[in-house]
Amino acid sequence: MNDKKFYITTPIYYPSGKLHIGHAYCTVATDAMARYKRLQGCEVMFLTGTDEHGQKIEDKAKEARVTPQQFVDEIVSAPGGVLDLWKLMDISYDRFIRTTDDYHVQAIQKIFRKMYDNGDIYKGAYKGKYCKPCESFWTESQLKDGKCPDCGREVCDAQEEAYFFRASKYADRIRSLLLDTDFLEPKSRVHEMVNNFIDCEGGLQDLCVSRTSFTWGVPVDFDPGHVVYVWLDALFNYMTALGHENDRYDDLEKFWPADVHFVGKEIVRFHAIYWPAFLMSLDLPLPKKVYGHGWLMLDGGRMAKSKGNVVDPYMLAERYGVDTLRFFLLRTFPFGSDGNFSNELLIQTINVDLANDLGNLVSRTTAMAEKYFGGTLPAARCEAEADGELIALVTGLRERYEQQMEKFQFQNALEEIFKVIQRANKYIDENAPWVLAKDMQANGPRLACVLYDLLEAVRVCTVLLTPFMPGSCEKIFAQIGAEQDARTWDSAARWGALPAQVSVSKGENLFPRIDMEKELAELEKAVEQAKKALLPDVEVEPLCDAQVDFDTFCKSDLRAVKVKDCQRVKKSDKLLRFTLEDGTGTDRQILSGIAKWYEPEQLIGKTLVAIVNLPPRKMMGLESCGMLISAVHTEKGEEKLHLLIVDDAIPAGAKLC
RNA sequence: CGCGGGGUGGAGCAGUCUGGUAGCUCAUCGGGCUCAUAACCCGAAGGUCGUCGGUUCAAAUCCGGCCCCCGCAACCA
Repeated sequence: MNDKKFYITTPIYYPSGKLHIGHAYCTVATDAMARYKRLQGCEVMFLTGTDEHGQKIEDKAKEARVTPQQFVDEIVSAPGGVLDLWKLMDISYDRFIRTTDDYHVQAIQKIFRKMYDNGDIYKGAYKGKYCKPCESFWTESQLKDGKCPDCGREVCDAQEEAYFFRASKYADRIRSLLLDTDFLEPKSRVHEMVNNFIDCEGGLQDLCVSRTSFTWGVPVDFDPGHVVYVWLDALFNYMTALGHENDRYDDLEKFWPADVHFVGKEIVRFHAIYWPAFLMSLDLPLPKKVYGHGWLMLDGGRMAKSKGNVVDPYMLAERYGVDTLRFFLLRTFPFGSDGNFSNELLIQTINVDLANDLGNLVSRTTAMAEKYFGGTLPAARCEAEADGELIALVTGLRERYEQQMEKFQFQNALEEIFKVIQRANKYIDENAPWVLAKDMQANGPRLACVLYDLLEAVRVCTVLLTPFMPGSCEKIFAQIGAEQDARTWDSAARWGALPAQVSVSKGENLFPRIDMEKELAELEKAVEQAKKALLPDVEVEPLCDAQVDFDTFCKSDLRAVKVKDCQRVKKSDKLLRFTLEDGTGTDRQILSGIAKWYEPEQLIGKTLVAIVNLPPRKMMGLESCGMLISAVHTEKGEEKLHLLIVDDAIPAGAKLC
């Protein structure tokens, strides 16, 4: 019925750390759109991926003592990584691009060279404020009190050789693209772009498109030492993933130009100004639309790792179900503007829309069909005039929904569906099936009609909900006896797609209600745990500034000791009592507060290190003569301890110096 | 005067482009129902739409001043 093509993309995310709910939001929206288009019969290409180059990744990798490639591989492919998250969230992408993929890297080199050859990329000097210790360039406006914002030290004027893209050449065409077409939406973003970057003082500036300060990027093949600026590298993913300047894929003809790029508002600038400019430079067709969606805010402010307030989509999806989370994100927030995320809102949406309205409607309808007709409706039905209102509302739903979906107004599209669901719940009250059921002889056909109408209403709503909640809709279809032909886009505008003698089965509770108070408390706990997971892996006490003179140090008599016996101290959960051989021939007793980390048995026979000339001290009524030496550190905020266990070849009493 | 977004019943939002009875969800109160996931249905209370002024027969909506909140601010993904 529809042989149209539809190409939609998410941004490629920057894997410098775990993805948060904001990334999931954008990806779920894109997925819903892709599924919607497939439902309509379009041939869809849905692309997502990761943007893996750049200084930040290089730094992070260094910090983690791995190569940049290992670092991004871990974040992308490891359990709980990007691929895993999209799998969990039921994201139906057709292709996943990583900017470190060979074909992409080579394509970028070709693209860079072409732009250099046609004169749009030229060599110049990048001037800025340079902080020597940090080895970083800053702009005037980034400085804090005229000093380096990172370390607070003095900066100096400096310049380095760099390649620039002649963005200025395209300023007029871009302005017209933004102001005179609906290339960029929502419209509110247009003025921001034009005023800030094109009609600002000095006009649209040329963009520096290479770096020499780090190496983790696509090398400029004709000028060693330079790597391609990440945005030039990243933006072209939308085309290289289709086979532009490479042989890996061959769908460029078919799918380019893209129908829409969904992007967060923070990167609208790159997509609405530089991306079309790059394409103009190469005389390539522009994407049809860039849509800048809003952010999910937390407590009225932006989510940020530095604020420690990022919300973990993995945790939420596992806790509440993937479809529930997907639904919540698109139902609650207008796609074009910012929204305030809160756990309370999440639970409320689940309870009201999914449990009370939709879940309960399916539940009561199927329950009655089973109760009154044993699960299969009779063909004989008696319609009533009053049914017309419900039927009209249902059959007109697809069009109202489509209007909103075409504008990416997911919130409104879902609103339309839920108006119908609420009307269906009301329809039950109006017709009181339980009253009809009291005289099946007289009212059987009428009752059958009421239930059939309800099933039809549910069916149409479910078809249109499929892009949002694929898994749950599958289950609803099964419960209401909808076969394939009753699940199509076509059938969503047609009344009566269910067979006359439809069989239903009341199944599991699709969307259980959540106890708000209890849940909020538990969530808080879970968030605490998640915060803990963000704590540094390993922490050690800072080195001691105060010096100790040699003579004082030498007074500490450290000796190798052998464990003859080791037992728990009764009534103490911390202490272990050691009987040690220290070379004197007399047993030495030391008490040590390490029961949390060691079982006594496992230590017997080991060779340890102890300081033996500490004054004896009583603990729990037992005398301790010395102290065993351990190494301590914290992991994820948790204290860890390791006894210094040394080579058994060392005899008892050997002095450490 | 850097740029942009926002300020609407207790909470969260829609409506503003294309002036004309202020709408939705939740919470509150009252009622109905018992098929259903203590869910569903009906009704009520609650807003001078940030503020001051202007245009108009008529302003949440158009124009101007002011106050408050948030985001962005060019080589940072």
